[in-house]
This record gives sequence, C-alpha cells and structure tokens, in this order.
Amino acid sequence: MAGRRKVSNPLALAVMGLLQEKPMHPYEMSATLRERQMDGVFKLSTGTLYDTVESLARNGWIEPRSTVRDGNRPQRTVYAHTEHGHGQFLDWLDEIVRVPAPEYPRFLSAVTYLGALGPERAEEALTERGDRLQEQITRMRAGLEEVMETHALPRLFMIEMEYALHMSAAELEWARSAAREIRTGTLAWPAQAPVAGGEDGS
Amino acid sequence: MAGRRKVSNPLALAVMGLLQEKPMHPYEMSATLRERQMDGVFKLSTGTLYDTVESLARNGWIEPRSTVRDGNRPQRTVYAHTEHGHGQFLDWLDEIVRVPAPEYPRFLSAVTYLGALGPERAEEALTERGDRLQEQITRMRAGLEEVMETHALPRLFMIEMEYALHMSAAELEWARSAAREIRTGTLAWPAQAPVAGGEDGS
DNA sequence: CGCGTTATAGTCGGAGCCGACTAATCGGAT
DNA sequence: ATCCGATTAGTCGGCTCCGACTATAACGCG
Repeated sequence: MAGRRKVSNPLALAVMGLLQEKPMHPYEMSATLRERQMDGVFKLSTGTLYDTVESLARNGWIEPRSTVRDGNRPQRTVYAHTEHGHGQFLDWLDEIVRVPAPEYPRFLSAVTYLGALGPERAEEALTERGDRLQEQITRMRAGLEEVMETHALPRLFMIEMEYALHMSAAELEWARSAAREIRTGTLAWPAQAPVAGGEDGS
Repeated sequence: MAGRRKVSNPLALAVMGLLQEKPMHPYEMSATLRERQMDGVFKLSTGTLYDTVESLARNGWIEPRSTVRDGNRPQRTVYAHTEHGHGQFLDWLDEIVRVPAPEYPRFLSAVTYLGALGPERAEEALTERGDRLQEQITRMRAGLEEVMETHALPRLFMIEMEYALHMSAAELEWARSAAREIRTGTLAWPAQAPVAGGEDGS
C-alpha cells in the first residue's frame, strides 16, 4: 500500500476527467464544470481550481501545452494530461470505487447529539429536513429527465444522478422514520441525559 | 439569515457536546472521543483539536476555567462552555438537522467518471466495493449489539449508528445493483465515449 | 535503582482551501 | 463616441487542517 496519495482533492479528478476530452485552460474547465452542473458533484472555487491545476502539473499528471494570447486578453495557459496522468487518473478512480473511505457527513455528527435538542425540537427538525429532502429530490428528478430527453444521452452519462437520488431517498426515508418514532414514542428520550454521554456512575 | 457561521468545523460540535457533560482539557476530550469510538463520526487529529478549541474560545463559545498543574506535568487548561456557547451549540445542531447541506462524497465524484473505467473494470470495482461494504456493515452491527448489551444503553445513545447502518445499506444496495446492471447489459456502455464527454476519434 | 516503554500533553510549520479582489475586453444602450 | 455592466481570466492573503515532532512523567522489570 502506498504512502498517502500525492494528489488528493477530488477537484483534481474533475480536472483530469475534463482533460481526457481535450486540452483546456483553467477558466474553460471552470466554465465547463458549471455548464454541465458538475459543481454539485465537485466543490468548485476558482482559487482552489488554480491551486489544484498547479499541483497536478507539479506532480506530472498534466503539463502546459501552450500559452495562447487571444487578442489582448491576459494569456491563458492550456494544459493537457500526460500519459502518466492518465494512468493515475484511472488508478485513483478505481481505488475510490473499490475501497469505501470514511467520510464525515455533517448530518451524522448532528444526529450523534440529537438528544440535546429534546424530543419536540428534534422531531420538528427531522420533519423539516424530510420536507426539504423531498423537494430536493423532486428537483433533481425533474432536472435529470429534462437533460435525458433534450440531449438523448445514454444512462451512463447521468449515472451519478441516479446514485445521488438513491442516497437522498434513503436519507429521506430515515429522517421520516426517525421523526415518526419520536412522535409515537418508539424512540424514547431518557430523562437523565439530554446530551449523549452515558456516563456510568461506578 | 446570518453571514456564514464563525465556527464551522464539525469537530467543534464534538467539543461542545463533551463540554455539556463537564469541563475538560483538550487532551481529555481527545481521549474520551477515542474511547467512545466517536472518532468514526468526527474526524479527529490532535493539531486540529487544539486549533478548534482555540477558535471556540476566541468566539466566546467556551472559556478557560482553570489552569491545573498535576504534579509536575505540563499545565493543562480546562475549558467549560459558556451560556452563549450552549445556545450556539443547540442552534447549530438544529440547523444542521433541518437544512440538508451539499456534501461532496468521494464516491459520487468517482461514479461521475465511472465510464472511464470501461465495463469490466467498473463491474469488478463495484463488486469489490459491495463486498467491503458488506463486511463493514457486519462489523458495525456486531459492535452496536455488543455495546447495547454490555452497557444496556437506551437506543437514543447509539442512534447515529442506526443512521450510519441505514446509509451504508443503501450504498451497498446501489453498488450491487449497478454491478448487476453492467453484467446483464441493462446499463450499456456507449462505445464512443470511454470518458464522459463524447470524445470523437476523428 | 537505572532504563526502556507507554501514556500524557501539546507545539509548529507547511500545505491546502477559499473568497474577495483586480483588470482587461466586449456588447449593447444612450 | 462613450459609459455601463457582464464576461473572461486569474492573483493574493489569510485562515484552516494536519501530521510529525517534542518533552515530561509514570510504570514495569531485571
């Protein structure tokens, strides 16, 4: 097993993915990602993008192809992936898929201290989350269908949407069920511990 | 609605949670979190912990209570939450639960470029993920039952485990189903695009 | 009673990340 | 002709995060 990966920011994955299509300069990457609404998948901020590109270049995954000057605009450096970079891209992809990495979603941390909210507030909050998730899912589903129809894309091209929808649905299910259990009392609120802690007195 | 939150690292939530129980010094927090296996929920590293505590103090959520010197060991600063901090803690908790925030799980980014792996490699990788997830779920379930039985805790105290299990199960389901769809051909691999984006060979 | 080992407690510098800012150009309205 | 705002393209400083390192005290052992 290797000592931690040189390149680790997921945005680098997006950059590599784009460069498989054709050489680009950073600004074009940014614009393309936004156009394709991939900024819901990769957290995109301009500063980070330029840093990421630089880091990829340092590590030999990509290299400056040309420095074009269009009219009198500031010159843009166009990058292309290297052969080495292409291999790394596939290996990294492969590893991310194969090995589930620990992630730390905010909601999980909040659930850990759900007790602190007390039953009423917790139930309310979970219900609201449920409603918001429902809306979100509806929007995603509509967006997905629209894209599929207008562009007649094969399913594989939107597969990440299917995954996102599946996971959102699972979360919705859990939130609703937890809210219901609080209402009906199936999920009891132990009196002596408003904050999770379970200290034994011994 | 407020301009972005001052304190934003989830580890701060853990710190606040612990301080609801009793005043502590950072090292004790770290030890306690590890003992309770909460380091699976909050990403814990010593450096970050000290930074986080300092930031909480700067923002008035907590304050140094005493500077104890035990024997001749380096003196430890014990912190307690302030009233303001307690309120912020609850509000933050409440907001995290109510409002689903966009998260960027690594697997989602990888799925976006699943096409690049080609059908065989993708199918294999998804299958392996499935197996690993299955193991992980078994381990979590066993751990959960053990804790519940030996400590006789109310369900609420391990509710985050139930959530984690639910989500892992959903992911497992998806991975298995996607792998199956690739095998059976239900999820087709468009020939002209090994990488999402439609590279033409011309 | 010296001596390596583990537990205790924390520091520090560098890398990563982000948002706010800069600056030039182009297209249309005035 | 010119002014305004949007688009194009990128820089920069500060804050956050992290892991590697330091240093002392208690503990067991031959």
